[in-house]
Amino acid sequence: MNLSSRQLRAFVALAQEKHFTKAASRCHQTQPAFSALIRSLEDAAGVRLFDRTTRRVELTPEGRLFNESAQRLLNDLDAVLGDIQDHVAKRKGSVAVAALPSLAAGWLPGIYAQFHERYPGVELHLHDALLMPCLDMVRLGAADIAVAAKSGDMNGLHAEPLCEDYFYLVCRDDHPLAQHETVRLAELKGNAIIHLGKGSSIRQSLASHPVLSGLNGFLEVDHLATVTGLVTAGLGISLLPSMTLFQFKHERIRVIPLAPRSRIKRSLYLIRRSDKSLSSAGRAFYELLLSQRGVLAQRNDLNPDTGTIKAADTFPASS
Amino acid sequence: MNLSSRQLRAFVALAQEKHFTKAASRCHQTQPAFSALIRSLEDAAGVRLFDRTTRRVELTPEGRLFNESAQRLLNDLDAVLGDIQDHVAKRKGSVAVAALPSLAAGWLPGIYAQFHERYPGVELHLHDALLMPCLDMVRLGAADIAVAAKSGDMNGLHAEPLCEDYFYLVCRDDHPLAQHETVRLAELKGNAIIHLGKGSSIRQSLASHPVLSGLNGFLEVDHLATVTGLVTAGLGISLLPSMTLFQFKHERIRVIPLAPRSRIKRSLYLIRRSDKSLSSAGRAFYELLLSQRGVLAQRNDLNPDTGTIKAADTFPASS
DNA sequence: CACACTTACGATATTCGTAAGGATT
DNA sequence: AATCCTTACGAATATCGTAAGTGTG
Repeated sequence: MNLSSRQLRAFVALAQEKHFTKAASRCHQTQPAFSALIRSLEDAAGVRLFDRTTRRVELTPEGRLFNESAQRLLNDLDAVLGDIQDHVAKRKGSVAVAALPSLAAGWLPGIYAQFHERYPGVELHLHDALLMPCLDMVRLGAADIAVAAKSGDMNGLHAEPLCEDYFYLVCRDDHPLAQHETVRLAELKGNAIIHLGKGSSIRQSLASHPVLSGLNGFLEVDHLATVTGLVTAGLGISLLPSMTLFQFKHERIRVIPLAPRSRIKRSLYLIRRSDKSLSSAGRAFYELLLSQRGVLAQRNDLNPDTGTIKAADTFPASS
Repeated sequence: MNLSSRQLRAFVALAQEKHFTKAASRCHQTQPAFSALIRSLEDAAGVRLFDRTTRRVELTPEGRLFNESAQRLLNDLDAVLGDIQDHVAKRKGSVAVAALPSLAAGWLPGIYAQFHERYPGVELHLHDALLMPCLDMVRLGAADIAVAAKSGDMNGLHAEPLCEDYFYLVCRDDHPLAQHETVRLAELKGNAIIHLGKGSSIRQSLASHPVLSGLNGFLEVDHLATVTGLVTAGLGISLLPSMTLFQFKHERIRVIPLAPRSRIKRSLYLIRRSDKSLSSAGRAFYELLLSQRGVLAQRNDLNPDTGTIKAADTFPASS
């Protein structure tokens, strides 16, 4: 047995109007078609739902019974469908993003603001986590999207290249290298390097460079803010990707590009599950991030003409 | 926008099976037809509800959203339709009958028992009321059916003849007429007649007979049981229709048919509103009553061969 | 290569709108 | 005579099942 929402709507219209012609036009149908629709409903129900003489249309007892529920059924259906439409139109929904701490603090907030202005009804959940937790959250469904680097095991994940994040030397203004326009890795020998923890994707990007493994690395911290403090205090230098440099806006800190031959970079990706599609809101966020790809590429490219780069130049907090 | 229950059922089946071919066969369809059905649902919703590779079928985020409600919507629909089917099949429902007190007490209870045995799920409401209230209850919708006589104003009512109810003389065994086989109205002259109230249909049937208006009628009571008492006490005689005679099973009371030329009767009808149809249960009750028409006609016909009728012979209480 | 969903396509069933019919006031 | 629901009927639409196509493990 089948029953369509149009039949329900026709029933409700007729129960209210008590007039085939009026109810038919309310349903944008001709009266005979409408009449047939009501009859098909009655056939499906197995009872006459309306008593009709040419002068009066009235509900039968069974019709009254049906009438008590029909409106509610229709409202329920409309509510469910409306809810889905809201999600499709991104008036509702939620997106959970997992991002590396460096991105979660500096670059993403601006994107979030943009997204929230465009889709104020969509809830945003931002998790800042190290690389592996980021990927695991996506795998487990705790996050829809990750903005992170790749790890060895990318099983079940789809990684869309987002940008290349080039590393810079960060040192205090009284450091011997502070006045250089560019710096070669070899010149760093003998300096105390301040490292992030081994779970950090920044650290992992550096680890792959054999040249650096020989450097003194007795300082290892978890947060970029600490690196800022340590560098300002003159305790060492650090190598950090451009997207973290917003943290180093300090008058005594200098940010210096690496020489072309010495360039280090980390690749950042938009990561999602390969077997599950994103929600409408998730897809919108994903595409908003992707649309930033060009902007990011331009910002992060090393420009040989730039000379010494001040932190403020790279990523103004007011995006 | 339209949406059919079959689409809902297909969605639920696929969400559970996660397999087009299996879900299709569960819906008694071929797989391509089922596939098209799902697609039509997705088109209606405006979103893809399932992620399908050739190897896996999974709900999309919007599909999961829909899934939370689809089963409920379907259950609601089935409940409503099932309820109507129950009413059509007379497993549920209610019938309100208004009947003249004489019928409500004597004849109807047996009919009620029959109906209740046949349709135990249907509630029965019996109102005993005088003629006019009976008709008004039907007019107002407080009763579906009335078993009563006609009144002057039968507007908006349909009256189906049910039976003719012939009057009998009721007197005590020591009354001069007690030994007669039949009685002529003229023979009643000079006797004290015990009347029912003016609202009674019995009284109204008698009132139309000019012969009786000359009789002494100083005793007027409301209930038949009182008539029984008065007659037994030797305070008078009464004229009552056969369907009330079950009340006069007393060793000292005699029930005597009226002579053919003196016959008085009241006509009883099944009465319903002419502009509203009966519910399934109501119709069933109506037809059960109609089916009694033959039986009643036989019972109530005056049989000239019967001679003096004892009350016990006419309507045994144990029906 | 076997399984599983989609596409293609002709046949069937439904639904629609126009026009005529019938009933009621 | 006017109103209003039903019936009749040809046209448009939708749905179905069979068969071929495509993609994945």
